[in-house]
Amino acid sequence: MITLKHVAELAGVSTSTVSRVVSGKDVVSKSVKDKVEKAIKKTGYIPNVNARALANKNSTSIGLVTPDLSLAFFGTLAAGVIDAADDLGVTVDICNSRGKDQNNLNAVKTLIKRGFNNILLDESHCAESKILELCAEVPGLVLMNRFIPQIAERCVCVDNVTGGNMAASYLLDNLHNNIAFITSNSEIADPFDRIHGAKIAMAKRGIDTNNCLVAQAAPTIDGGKQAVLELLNKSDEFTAILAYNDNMAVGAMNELQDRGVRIPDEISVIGFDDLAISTVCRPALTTMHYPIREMADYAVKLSLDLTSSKKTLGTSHKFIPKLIERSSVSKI
Amino acid sequence: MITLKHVAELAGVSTSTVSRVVSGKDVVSKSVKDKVEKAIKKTGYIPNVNARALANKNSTSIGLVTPDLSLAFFGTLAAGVIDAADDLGVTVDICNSRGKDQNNLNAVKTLIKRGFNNILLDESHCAESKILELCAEVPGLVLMNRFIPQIAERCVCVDNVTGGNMAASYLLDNLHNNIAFITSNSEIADPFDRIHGAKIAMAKRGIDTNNCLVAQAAPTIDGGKQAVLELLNKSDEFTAILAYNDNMAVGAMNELQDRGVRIPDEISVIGFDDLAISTVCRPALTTMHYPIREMADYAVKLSLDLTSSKKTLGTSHKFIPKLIERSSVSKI
DNA sequence: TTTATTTCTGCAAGCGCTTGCAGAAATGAT
DNA sequence: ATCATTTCTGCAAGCGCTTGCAGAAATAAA
Repeated sequence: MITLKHVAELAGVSTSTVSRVVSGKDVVSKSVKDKVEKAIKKTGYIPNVNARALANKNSTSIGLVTPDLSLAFFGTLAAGVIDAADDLGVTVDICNSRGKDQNNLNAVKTLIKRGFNNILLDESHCAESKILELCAEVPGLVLMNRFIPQIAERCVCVDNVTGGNMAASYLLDNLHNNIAFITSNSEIADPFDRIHGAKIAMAKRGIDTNNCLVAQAAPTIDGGKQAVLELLNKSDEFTAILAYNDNMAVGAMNELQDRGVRIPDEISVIGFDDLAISTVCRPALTTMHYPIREMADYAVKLSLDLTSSKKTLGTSHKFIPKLIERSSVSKI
Repeated sequence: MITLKHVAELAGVSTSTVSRVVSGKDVVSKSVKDKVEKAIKKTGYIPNVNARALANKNSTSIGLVTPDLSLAFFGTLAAGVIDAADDLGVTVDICNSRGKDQNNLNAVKTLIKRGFNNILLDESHCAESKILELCAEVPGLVLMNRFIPQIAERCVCVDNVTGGNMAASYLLDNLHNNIAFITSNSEIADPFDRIHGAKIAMAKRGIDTNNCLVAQAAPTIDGGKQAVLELLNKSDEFTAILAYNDNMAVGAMNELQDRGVRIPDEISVIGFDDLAISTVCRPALTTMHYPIREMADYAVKLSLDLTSSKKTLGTSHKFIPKLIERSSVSKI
């Protein structure tokens, strides 16, 4: 293994000088710099990341803590994070919390102890106070897919209210005034925000939003099936379903189709996320595109920015989802 | 940050002693060990990976190099690897090669330079010689989902021939003697092996396998659509399709259904992988379960085993897929 | 009890890189 | 030519952990 020392000897300078040339953090005279660079090229020297991390008291990796990579949503998120990090020459360590609530926080603590300064956390369930604590401890902690006002500039999330609004507006524009909601029973803000946004759109068109049909269930395919059943028991008047996410939407469609309901002729369905599943199901699902890739990219940059001396990323913002028209909503 | 030194002071011993109880590599008297362990617990000490890697000249993480995490197959694989590693107290660094061929190898090289001794590589396209080179260089390199005879004991893969055989046998058992194949156009062994296995089953029952209907395309949903179209152009006699994987199977089913073909009444379809999509599509897909989780688990242990002094994992073997009956094959 | 063994613990150097500090060299001002 | 500045380079300590070596303590043998 070629070290600084080898390069230094070849160039006839001290290791400090070589270090300075390599890191570029300090001024080195042109002539010496040239000598050193020549020696580096000749030896094929590559800095040892571990030694560097040790001396710098920080890691060159960023940590990603996510509930379950085997779910398409998080897999895509992880892929985005890795790619973005890769472009910046940093690697990413991923922790899977296997869905167990407490694990996410534990994973973060472990990363902290391992010297990670940059952590991307996707955690929707735990108390805000816990997250605020972590944020205070880790300057490079970025929260994904959740918004906490006190740390707005460190949250990378989607504008759920606007997303819900856009989805409902699309339904309304296509004359589906009787919208039923299938939503997640997770105790997080997202489902409420989306419905809230939808109701704003409805109210704007003079539709009463006080007696909306709403069914809650797990945010999964099965949950979608259950929820739609609940809906069916309550009423048979709705002509459109606004689902919390693609999985629930597909579950609902499957269940309806199994019962002979034609989609979108009799009932239209709109999802949220735009995962692969939405192109696979029949009819292909019209849904709100969740800009996961862009968000992953931003999150990586944000975290790195937070721990660098010169901040470049300024204002906080929420990402706006985008409507993807496919075939699950009947059009006028 | 809590270091060995803190623990040592609290326990009233030297850092060497603490190091020894932590690593377990040397004998420490019971009484001292207890003291130290108490101190460790009290302080919540966690070894600094960078320092450790530096001193040991190796890393405590294992690296996973995989084509694209946003694909369900690899996401599941990654989740399995992370969980298995987690159980053993090691973390995993993931590199995404974004499908670009050469990237996989580059990712491996980067990991090597960073001092990784344990690398899990999923690379189906590059030349065998390149992989053999890497294997020679990195003792803890394990190859996933690909078999190379010279390094059989370092390959973790599925028995594709048997898998293909089982799938075809199931079709045959249900009186589908006219089987058409939809296969991947990737230049890897898997598609051939699966068809080969299928033909063995057919031959065993006296069916001529020389004029089998085969259509190749990308191993994706779209590829499945294209392939089934090609099949339809060539013949209308087949009553069953054996697809290379679930994605192709679903693509084929969708396309057939769009053309009014009833599945499984008119044509039966069987897939391979058992990804989430196979339960989502309609009819739910009968498929060969790919034991990704078990394989991920084994791969992690194998890699660690390869770099440890005391080998425990002996014989090499291939994992056998398992038939999952759902509703896409009509039964007798 | 003394001596030979065995077992345990601490010392100190080293893994490769970074950086505050201070001395050397170069530049400018007088 | 002399002294004050500024610029550059090297020294050496330190990041946290490991480990060969040797001395101390405990055990066994005589």
